[in-house]
Amino acid sequence: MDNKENYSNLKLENQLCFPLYACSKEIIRKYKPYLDEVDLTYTQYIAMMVMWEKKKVNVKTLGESLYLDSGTLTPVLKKLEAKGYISRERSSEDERNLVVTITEEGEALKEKAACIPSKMGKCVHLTPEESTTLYKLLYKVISCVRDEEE
Amino acid sequence: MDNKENYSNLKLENQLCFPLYACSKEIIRKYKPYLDEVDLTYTQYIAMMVMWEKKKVNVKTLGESLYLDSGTLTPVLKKLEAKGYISRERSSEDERNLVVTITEEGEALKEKAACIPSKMGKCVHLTPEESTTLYKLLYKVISCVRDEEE
DNA sequence: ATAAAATAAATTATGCACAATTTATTTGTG
DNA sequence: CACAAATAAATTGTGCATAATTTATTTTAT
Repeated sequence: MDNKENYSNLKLENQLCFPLYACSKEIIRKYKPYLDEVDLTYTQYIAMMVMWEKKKVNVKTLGESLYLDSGTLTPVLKKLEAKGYISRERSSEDERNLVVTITEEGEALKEKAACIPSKMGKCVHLTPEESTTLYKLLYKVISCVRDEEE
Repeated sequence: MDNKENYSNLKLENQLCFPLYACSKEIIRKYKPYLDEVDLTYTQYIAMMVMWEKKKVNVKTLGESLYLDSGTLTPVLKKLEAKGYISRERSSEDERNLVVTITEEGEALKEKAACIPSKMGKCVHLTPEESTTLYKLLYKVISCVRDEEE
């Protein structure tokens, strides 16, 4: 019954990749109204999350935290700089490194953004156990996919 | 200890959105070499999955299946048409609808793509139970996020 | 000491993704 | 019937995301 002519493994509904892709997009779309209030895109928001935590970080480290390369980060960081939330300057010890530092305005934005996670949490009706399970499975998949690289 | 000055809910590691976003991207990146072999991008691939199943579908229905709008689909479908895998023509009953139909070449591509899901499955080391759990949780989140719209 | 290799960002080119607008067609109501 | 409202794609503009290349700097191995 599950013969070669069936191709059931090529059906969208039998994929894990598709709900991952769709879920990620829908969640980000759900964030949009809240992020609009603080004038950030989703990518700018997760970059600011790292800045709120680390205060000062170079582009390479930031990219490793966010799984993004300089091709994506350079324009994002230039926009955050233009908005006054970060400063960008080359490291004096190693001129290859660009050091990103949070500004006072960037720190102030944190207070405006603090309500966003709980607002989003109310949209996603998972029990704490389900959230934990999902979280762990996602990181398991991420580590599977990345570990095989090296 | 979990006071307002802590802001732990704004840490990247405490978000569900971030592993969703990262996992989706990493999985799609992992698909790339396999999709390169059949000369499809990820978006073209999931569009073809619907075509392999439905044979004939209009853009609106395709968009509802993939959670994508015509702004994304129009250029993707034009590329698939240029590659000879689908044809695009207005419906004679209702000229507003554009009907997408799979071609013989599109059907033939299915055989070349049939090996991709199992190759990807070998990259992601989840047990069948874990896969099922992840699948259900993802669709639960998707339905949560979408249900509140209407 | 110096040339080659390695490293870090930036740049370039391609392809989505999405919101907002436009165009074309159809439907519903007075 | 006529015209406003609704519907479906296409178009336009902005912002990632990634691969490949380039530029600048530092390190390593002669």
